[in-house]
Amino acid sequence: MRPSARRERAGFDTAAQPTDAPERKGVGPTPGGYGLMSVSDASDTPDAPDPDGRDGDQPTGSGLAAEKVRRQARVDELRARGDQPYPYRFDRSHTLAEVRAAHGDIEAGTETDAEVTVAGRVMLKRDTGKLVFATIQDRSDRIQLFISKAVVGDDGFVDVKELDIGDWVGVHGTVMATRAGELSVKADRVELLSKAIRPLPDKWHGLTDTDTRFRQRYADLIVNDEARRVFEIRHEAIASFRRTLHDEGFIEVETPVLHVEAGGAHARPFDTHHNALDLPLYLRIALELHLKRLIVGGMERVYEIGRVFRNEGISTRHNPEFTMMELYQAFVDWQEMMAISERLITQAARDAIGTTVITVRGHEFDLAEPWPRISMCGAVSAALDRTVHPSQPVDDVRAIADRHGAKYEASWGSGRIIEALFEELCEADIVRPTFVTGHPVEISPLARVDRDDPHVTERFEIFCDSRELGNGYSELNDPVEQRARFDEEQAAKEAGDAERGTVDEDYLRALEYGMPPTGGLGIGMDRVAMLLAGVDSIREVVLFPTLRPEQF
RNA sequence: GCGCCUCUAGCUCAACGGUAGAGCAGCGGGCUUUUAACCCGUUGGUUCAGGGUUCGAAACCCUGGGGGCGCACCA
Repeated sequence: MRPSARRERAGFDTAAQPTDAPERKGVGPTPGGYGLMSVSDASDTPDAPDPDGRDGDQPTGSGLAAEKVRRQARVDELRARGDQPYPYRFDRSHTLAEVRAAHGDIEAGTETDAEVTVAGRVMLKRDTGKLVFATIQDRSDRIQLFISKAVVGDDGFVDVKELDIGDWVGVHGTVMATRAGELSVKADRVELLSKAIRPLPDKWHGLTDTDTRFRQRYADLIVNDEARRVFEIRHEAIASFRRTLHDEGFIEVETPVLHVEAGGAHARPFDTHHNALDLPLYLRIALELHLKRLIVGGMERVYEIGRVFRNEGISTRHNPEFTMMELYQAFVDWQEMMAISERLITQAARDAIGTTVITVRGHEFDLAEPWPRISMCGAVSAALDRTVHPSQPVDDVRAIADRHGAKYEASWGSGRIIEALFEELCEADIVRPTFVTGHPVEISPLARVDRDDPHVTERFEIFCDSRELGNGYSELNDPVEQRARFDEEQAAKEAGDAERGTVDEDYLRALEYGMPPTGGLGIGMDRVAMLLAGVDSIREVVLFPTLRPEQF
């Protein structure tokens, strides 16, 4: 299944992009450009008469409004003569990739007896008089239609001429290759499957305006090959995670999105409310605490891939809702969590992009090689050329932070300031996937204390390209110590730190039943997709990123 | 929230402060092997909005809006 998806894509690329125009390479942020959004508000209203009558008042002319009127008139014309411009179904025999796979090697200028029934959207149309070439696109590929007046008949040919770019068509015909060698379907019947009332963006340049691309993702997906490629990679990566976890004996579960306490991470939650219960609720900011309850319940290996919500800033790395994978495994510690992190992401790369060799900021590396491990305190100490450790008095650590431009707040202890120093001094330099280990206890309320150093935890974060990809640790399973950690969180929250946690009594009760030694891991799937697709903005891997609402 | 950049036809982009243009799409015509087909003709604009400077503003200034990037935030 997966390998064939890759081949389809390869076939697609050669068919659709004989040349690689530079404009098409960058799906990434494109400077300049402005979309149709606010320019054409009036005519942009979906269907129906416009409030200000622009659509209806200008049936001649040739703006967007007139174009829609013209195409709608075609719909009416078809209905008037008894044809269905929006038929209910169409049974195809082959996807376009299947046609190419079966017949891609036929010689130029030859025709076959192979009958196929295919369907797709008209992307290009070349009318040479009594012969029309149209390029149609389905999910798998593009292929050329060879439509001769002599074959489809006079009436059928008129309908072909009336086709607009953007229309969906179903085609029956035989497979051939033109004199130029282009694999084609020689149509003997062309059926309209859905009339497009709105014209497609530029057939060559596609859509580049990021605003329009994200708001009208459907249009982006139609015309930008790169957008489709990215979401295929995302899909393959997530599917790969599920396969790996299934093969390793993990059970996929679903836990509540609506939480009474927003725990498991430090982040501001979205507030909501349940009417019947008259209950304030939060959208979850992490999956952690429910999944660990299931470990208490004896499920041993569980994972969830789900949406979490954080009411914080939006950036190239942050979307308010994003997809997290968290897994918990009984009887193992953080070392196994690092090992499975490497396995999951390396396999995802194989499945999604067919290689484990990745280039980030000009550096090429192989995900299959062991990922470097650096301790947080060690990295900061190395950067400063002096030892820094959470056991040091907070005044000393503050002085260091002051000298090196790391910002902190009065309530922070040495551990949290060291983290700020790490972010300030070290984070930007991490290119290849790296385990940053040994986070101070202060910033790790759910992680177990390091067996060799009581000031830090058995915790790691995965960094790559200066972005955090994941986070894992040996899970704290001592209910008494967990309560003490929660108490500290609560105290910090009451002291004014809105992102700190509260005491989750039910979770503590669960721990009191006994949680086995457990390793836990969370990985941001959006960022994995970014890494594998090689894009710089999370909006490129989220189909419908959060934006201010458009004014219609 | 702050700073910088940006917004021109359906799409992609031009226009020293001096008549708002091109390509594509559309429309009319021609063409039975095209490849972003081609050739001839042609329609289409509240230059994001509002204000100001100027004889004259798409351009300069101010305010507002959308978007992008960076910072802050994001353990």
